[in-house]
Amino acid sequence: MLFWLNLCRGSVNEKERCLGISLSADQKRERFLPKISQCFAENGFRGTTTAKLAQVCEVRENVLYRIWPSKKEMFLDCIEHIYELTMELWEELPEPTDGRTRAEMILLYQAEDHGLLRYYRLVFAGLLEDDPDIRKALRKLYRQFQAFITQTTEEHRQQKDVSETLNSDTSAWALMGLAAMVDIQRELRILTSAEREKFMIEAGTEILESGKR
Amino acid sequence: MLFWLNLCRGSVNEKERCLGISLSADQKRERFLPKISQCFAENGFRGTTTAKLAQVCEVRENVLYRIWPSKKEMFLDCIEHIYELTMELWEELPEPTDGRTRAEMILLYQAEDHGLLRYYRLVFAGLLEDDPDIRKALRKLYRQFQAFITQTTEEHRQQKDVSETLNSDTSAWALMGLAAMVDIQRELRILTSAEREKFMIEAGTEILESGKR
DNA sequence: ACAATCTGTAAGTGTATACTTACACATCGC
DNA sequence: GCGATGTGTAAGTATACACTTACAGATTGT
Repeated sequence: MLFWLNLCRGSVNEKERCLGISLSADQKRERFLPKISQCFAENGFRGTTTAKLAQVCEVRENVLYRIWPSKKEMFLDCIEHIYELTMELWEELPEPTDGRTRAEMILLYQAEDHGLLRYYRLVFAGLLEDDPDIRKALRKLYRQFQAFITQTTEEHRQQKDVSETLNSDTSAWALMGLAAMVDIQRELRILTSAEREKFMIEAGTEILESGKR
Repeated sequence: MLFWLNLCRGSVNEKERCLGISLSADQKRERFLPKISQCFAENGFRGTTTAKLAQVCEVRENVLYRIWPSKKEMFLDCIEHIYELTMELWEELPEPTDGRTRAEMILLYQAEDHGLLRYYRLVFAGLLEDDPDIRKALRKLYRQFQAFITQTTEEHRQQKDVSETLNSDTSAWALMGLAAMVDIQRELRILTSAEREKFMIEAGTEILESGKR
């Protein structure tokens, strides 16, 4: 690895170049993906231009095209990325206290306002593209989330000793529906943050503990 | 009103023209809106081209532009249109039988597969456009639906004599969340039609009758 | 040493598309 | 009758954008 001098004509990557750091394709992918995901989430699929993507990644477009063959492939990778990111964040949530369960912590977290949330837009954008590959990726995403939430629901019920009327599978889908509704409410600024949180915890608890009668 | 002869060079509107029928702007609006709404629902906002819209309306693009100043205005009108259409259809549902309530009829209807359903895509498409006018129209749409469902829920509860833990306002939002989830499931073909129906009726009943303990 | 390769910049290209203009003919008000 | 208006067709225009190509300098393997 050598240091070298070049003109560094205002290149945003000059630091890297001048330090002689050269990243592998995989490393770049990993570095670009969060930025690209964010961009897709902000602007949707069609609304995101490759020029914009290059800009947020601080490279030229063709650099991105050396990593992914098309904008669609970038998008597909982003769908996987938000799954991993979401799971990481859910796992990093503080340990449940006050007799709360993990399921309740997640519910509350999803009702809050934080940066992760606009990622739902990526999903909606994907739904609007009638593309089989995108469909497939989204199907996988939903199935994964649903499986995780089903499990979390079961844990909640064991912990709270709830006799169920809705099986946890059905409940998981219902909870995901609530989450989607909260996303829409937040996006449209229909309810206040506090109202959304109240909605989520009330309706969510009802679903989680359905059958506790 | 006269009959006249012209070349009628393959014009799709020749019938009308040759019959001397000339529609007012409002009449055309009314006639075009369902077709335009359908088109937006199929292809999203960005995915719908004005050329395509003109084609499904069987006119040229500039005819549409004489009615609406822009594609966005067409879209805004479509949002209102789907509200009216949905309400009409809900009102036309058969009278509830077997001790069923109107609320349950609507729930079941929403879980089925019918032409109206892809209209949810119009909403998702709107959410992805960061446009204040579109936001406003969607906010109004959701508020109207929510008000109607709140009322229907109250009727259900009176009829069934349910003591509530979730107030009907909260329940209405939750039910809309379920409906959104069913739309996504249908779109991604995650569950079968029967499974979706089962989900909707089970989770929906749980919400409707929350508190019946 | 040097050909092949990699990484970056810069400048395209071809196409799609929202919206416009030109124009021919029919109708309407007077 | 005739100018103003309305309704249709057809052919633009200007722009945005996904993706490509050209090329310069550095690195690498042998």
